[in-house]
Amino acid sequence: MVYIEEIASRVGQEVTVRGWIYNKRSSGKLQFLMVRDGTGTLQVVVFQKNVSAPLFQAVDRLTQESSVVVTGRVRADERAPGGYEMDASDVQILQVAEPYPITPKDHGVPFLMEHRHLWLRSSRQRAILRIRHEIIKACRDFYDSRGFTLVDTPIFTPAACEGTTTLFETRYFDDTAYLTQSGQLYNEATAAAFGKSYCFGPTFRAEKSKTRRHLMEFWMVEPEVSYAELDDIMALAEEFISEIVQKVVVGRRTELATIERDVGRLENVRPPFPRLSYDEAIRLLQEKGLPIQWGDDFGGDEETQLSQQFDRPVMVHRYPSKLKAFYMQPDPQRPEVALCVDVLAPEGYGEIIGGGERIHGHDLLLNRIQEHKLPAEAFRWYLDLRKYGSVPHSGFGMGIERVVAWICGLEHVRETIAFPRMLYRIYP
RNA sequence: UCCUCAGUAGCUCAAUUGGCAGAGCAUCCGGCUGUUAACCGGAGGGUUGUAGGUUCGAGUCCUACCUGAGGAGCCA
Repeated sequence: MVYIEEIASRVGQEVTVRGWIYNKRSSGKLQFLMVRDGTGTLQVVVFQKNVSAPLFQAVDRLTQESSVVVTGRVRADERAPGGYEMDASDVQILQVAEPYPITPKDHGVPFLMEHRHLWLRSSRQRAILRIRHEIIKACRDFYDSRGFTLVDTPIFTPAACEGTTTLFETRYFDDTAYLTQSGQLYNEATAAAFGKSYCFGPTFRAEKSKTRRHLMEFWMVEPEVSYAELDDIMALAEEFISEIVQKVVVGRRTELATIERDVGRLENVRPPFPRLSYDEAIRLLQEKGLPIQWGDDFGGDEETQLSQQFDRPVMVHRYPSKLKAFYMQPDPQRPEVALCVDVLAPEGYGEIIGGGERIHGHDLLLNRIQEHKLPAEAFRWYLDLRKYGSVPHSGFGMGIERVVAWICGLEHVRETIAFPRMLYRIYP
């Protein structure tokens, strides 16, 4: 029993491969089965003279995605896709598949999304999800090797973390609970316990956003570092993104080739990243002729314009406080701006990281909670963190799906996760 | 919530000025001893998203609704 990925080392041997029929071609007394097993694709040649007549008939009736166990001798052959093929001596048929909806021809997005559970079998979707896996592994390795402790935060939460955003509401026995939109507040508690911590899990936003960058359920990795200030966290973000990209470029070259990603553009992604203050960004956009004023937030056009000025991610820091969450530390030099940073991915992929320094003074934080009309009782524990050995601390969150979309060069984040939850689509 | 666009065979799409509902792929049957999204011949497959309206006649024009896609706002 072997996997197709190791077939090159089995030339001359008789082996058995288990998989599914990806495609089939025949020429009279000769049939070519393209067998896929998840690790690769292998051309299996069935000669009429090498198998029994009933078996040859049965093989002739195999449909796309039928499950088979094939046994035969492995041979190198230039005519075979991939350079190797198997001369079948036996084909065991587990199931003849019903007519498969996804044919080797073109399909539209709505149809493919309706069959997402089957679409995952295509080589393109498998390549993307393998890259996603590599990215997630790189995130874990990055923090694990730097002394961070993974401390996951709850999915059921008692109240809004940031008030402004729409939350998914759910019953929690006799109470109301909300699905988390960020682990950050809890991370601040764990960072005070561990010094450096991170969480990695799903987050939920009930916003009626219907664009190529939005999912209702997405995964976020969020590091939090005690005693870190804005510059520290910007350096961390820069190193973090660079390492992820380089690990994919080195470790997933085959998959990047499958999806025809321009790897050259990824190889540029190394420190230092350009740093731009919000003030400088506004000036740059105004020079480009965009009608934006100091105090406005960036929309899609602005983010695209900014990111297209650079060949690597750009870090925009010190936004006006009123554009940012209540917990952002004001800049002591200019209290109207916050010590925060957004990282915009190149090629128009938009914001992939948002973060900054958190307010560590108790009274200022209490004022902000009141100004934002947040339920103070729900934040009692959060204020406690400012009573018992409060220190400056910073962190950020990175949206995995947007990073996957950027690294893979995809049109839409829906292909970056196996089963995307989108506005008006929760099937399959 | 708002704006734009699109719904015709299982899928991808045609159908001229409003005048017979079509093709390729998939499926089924037949042919081919090296196929490369194989090819060749044949067959089955339709409430043209739904409901109204205009007209001698509507896939085509009008109205409403449904579904989907792209975008805005908001966000990672």
